[in-house]
Amino acid sequence: MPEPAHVYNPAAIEAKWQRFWKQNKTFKAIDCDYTRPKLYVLDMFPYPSGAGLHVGHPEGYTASDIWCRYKRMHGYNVLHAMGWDAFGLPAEQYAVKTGTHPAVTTAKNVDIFKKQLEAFGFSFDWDREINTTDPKYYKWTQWIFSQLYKQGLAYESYEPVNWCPELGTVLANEEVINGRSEVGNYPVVRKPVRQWVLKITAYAEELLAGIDELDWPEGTKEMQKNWIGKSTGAEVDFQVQGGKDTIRVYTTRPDTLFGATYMVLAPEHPLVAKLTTADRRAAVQAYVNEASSKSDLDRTELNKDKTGEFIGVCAINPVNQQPIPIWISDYVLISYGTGAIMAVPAHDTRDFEFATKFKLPITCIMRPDPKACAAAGVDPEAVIAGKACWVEDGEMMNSSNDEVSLNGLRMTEAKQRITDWLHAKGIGEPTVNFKLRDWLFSRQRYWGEPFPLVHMEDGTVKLVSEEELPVILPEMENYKPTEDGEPPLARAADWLDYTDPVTGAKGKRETNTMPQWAGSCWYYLRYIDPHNDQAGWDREKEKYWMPVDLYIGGAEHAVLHLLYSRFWHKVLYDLGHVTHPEPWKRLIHQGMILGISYKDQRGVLVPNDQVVEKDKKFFHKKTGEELTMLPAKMSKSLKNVVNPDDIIKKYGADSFRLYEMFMGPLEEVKPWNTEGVEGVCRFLNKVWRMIVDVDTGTLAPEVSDAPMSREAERILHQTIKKVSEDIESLDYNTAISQLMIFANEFSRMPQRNKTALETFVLLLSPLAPHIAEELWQRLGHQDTLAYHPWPKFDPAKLTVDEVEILVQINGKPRARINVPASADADALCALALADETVQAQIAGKTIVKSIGVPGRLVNLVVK
RNA sequence: GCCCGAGUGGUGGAAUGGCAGACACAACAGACUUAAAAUCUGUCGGGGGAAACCCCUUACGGGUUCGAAUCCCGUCUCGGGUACCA
Repeated sequence: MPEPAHVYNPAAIEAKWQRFWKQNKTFKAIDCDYTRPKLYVLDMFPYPSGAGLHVGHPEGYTASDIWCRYKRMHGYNVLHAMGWDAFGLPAEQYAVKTGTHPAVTTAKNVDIFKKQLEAFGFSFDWDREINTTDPKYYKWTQWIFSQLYKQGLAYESYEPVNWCPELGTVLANEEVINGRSEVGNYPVVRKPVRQWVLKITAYAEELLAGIDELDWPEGTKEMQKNWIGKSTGAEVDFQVQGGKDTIRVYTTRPDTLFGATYMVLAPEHPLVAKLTTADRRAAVQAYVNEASSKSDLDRTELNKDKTGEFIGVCAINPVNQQPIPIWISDYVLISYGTGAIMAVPAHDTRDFEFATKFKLPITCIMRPDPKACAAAGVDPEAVIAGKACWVEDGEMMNSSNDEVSLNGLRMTEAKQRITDWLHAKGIGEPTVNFKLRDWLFSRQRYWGEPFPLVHMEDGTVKLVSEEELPVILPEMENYKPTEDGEPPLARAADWLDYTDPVTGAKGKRETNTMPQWAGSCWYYLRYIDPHNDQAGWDREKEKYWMPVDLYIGGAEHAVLHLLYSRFWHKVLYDLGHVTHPEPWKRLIHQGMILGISYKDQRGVLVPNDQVVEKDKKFFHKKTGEELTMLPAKMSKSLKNVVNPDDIIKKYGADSFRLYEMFMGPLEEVKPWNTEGVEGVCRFLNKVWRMIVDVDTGTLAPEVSDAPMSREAERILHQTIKKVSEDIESLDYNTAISQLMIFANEFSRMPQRNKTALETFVLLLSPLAPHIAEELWQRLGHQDTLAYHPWPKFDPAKLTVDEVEILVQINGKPRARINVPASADADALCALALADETVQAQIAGKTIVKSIGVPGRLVNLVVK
């Protein structure tokens, strides 16, 4: 028998409705429409890589799309757009290898990405599409840089980079493995290079203060706070013994000054070379050299085992005139504080480890609180004897000189008193410090925004005028750095030469380019007014649309992108270019989608094309070893990347969307399982057959105008309630479960109320929009349902007369009884006690306590 | 190392202080079919019992509570970030 003519056919209806939405500009966002509330929903825009879209991209985009469609049905004017974060390393590396201009590669990839995204039926306003590599876009990236520059927030500095002499290029941290290049395994050195740096630290206080206002995941807020890392403490000067030099240290614990028994400098500290004695020079120099080849991360990673060298001289502890040895060690970073610390091993874990290893003296100056000590499992006597470390509060001891005594004080008062004393003596100051470092904003690469800067012949740096923007990236044939390590743009002979249009003064253009962060720092402002060539954005439109109401993107951006962008926004706010101090009100992270992978007994991951299946077990194709399945990050090398095109082709975009949302909570990491797509596809088929007669294509004969049973009404209203609440809180997985329950129930009914089915279609529409539009039309409606009012439930239809509740005895389930739904706690207990099973259970025992929870349970505590 | 997050059936998950396993996937059995696919119906955490039913079970170890997957403390494992991947 041939298949019926009118079965669910996603390919046909998805193409039909995508065409309809496009032709009718259904999702056009109207600027400054004050008749409707606005809603700005933002996705993190993708880097259009050559590999095309993977299944991770559509997850966040589907989530935001559902939210947009749902809110349109509530009367919102929604701004939802897409664009391309298209500067970046891969296109440049490809250019170096093949000579293909990155712009060509990028255009091709954008094309592929756009076609792929369109197949999902996302309700983007495609008229607002943007591309960070478009000179019409990066003109304004350069313009924003100019504003920062004019504020004195950009400066030149020599900063260390990963320089690979063999490859003649600067490498990203991830391209360096154990001090060697990932490609070719050549040695990599840390070499200072002239860079542009943005003074994000000037905004540290504001960036920190703003976090509290945000409706963001708490963990992300926490990470940003820790990244900014504000601490209060003091800077203290130590004299070098027998010399004129002073070493300034930063400490958060000035109260422990009397316990400082040695001092540590970062290996890069400027005084190291000067102070080191002749007999220690060789060892110290070797240590400095070794440290210089490691990144900060490498250093701290190896920090379990502390290393260091004594430089041969001592400093004088200013509170007690004790000489204390000066060491250098990796665990002190030059980039934080003053690059030097006083070490108090009795009250700092790192110092304690170091002192123990190198047998340095440990002096306890604080008696721990016995209670806190016991809770932490630390022996107070061991702390006092210098055999254990105590970092919490306590009572100061051994801390006095002729002028000041901290003995008997608590940490807070002790900090205050010693800081006052240091200040009075002129050897210390209360200091606020931030972990946050200024932002290294230049790259020695071709494929990025050129800086609007010129190095003039007289040695000054000139910011090119606004009229001269954009500074266009020149065409080139060679994308490699020059032989002497200059950025690729140093090869752009004609482009380099600059003549001031007014004065005729000559200079050379800046050859560094901006990092990829630049374009993504402000793209949400460009969607507001993407075609404006007079300004980055129109003031009134900005005022109308901003701030972004909901921003969805990966947790991997929790600190860097989200912090850099907030920084730019705050500068723009201070200059009056934007009207809100924060760009994004609410933020949600979608969890990563993992692929299926396999590992052997040693735990080594095996590429999927090396795996064969036999009777639900997996074996290595070559060795025959049995493998275990596990979820792992999708990657080309593991051959476990799932291509969305294949899934859409087989099941349709609605099934794809539904599956990704049904997998689990939006924010969780979830493994992809293609079999799961079949489940939701089956559900959509069932929905189709519930409404459409697959032989004729008209409505199914069961669809009727007859009134619903009370039970059918209850299911309908429960579904409206659950789906509305769950979409509102972005719990899409449970909203879908409820829709499945509705379809299971209604499909079984010989009479299916048409109004109930229409309501169901509306509820389904944000999640699976194509099939919903099609069914809506077949149910007799002319227009799109995209702006149809969202259904409301009637609480009266949800009630039941009787509920079954649990009776527990001493917390164990013992009986189930039916009670009126309205019964209160006392009535419940009375009903429970009247039950035969319960009476048998409590016979001969005394009721100590009875707890009744209406609609839930009764718990009887008996003896 | 440091910061952040997560651990529940064979699998994805539900339940965020009140009957653990909703809704699905996979598996098994049955109906329909010449047969298969599709569809429909049923079973489906582990152990014990003929059965009524009982015991155990939310990574591990403690604690708070009448009651804990849920709250607190500790441990382990996995994932994200760590400033030039984006």
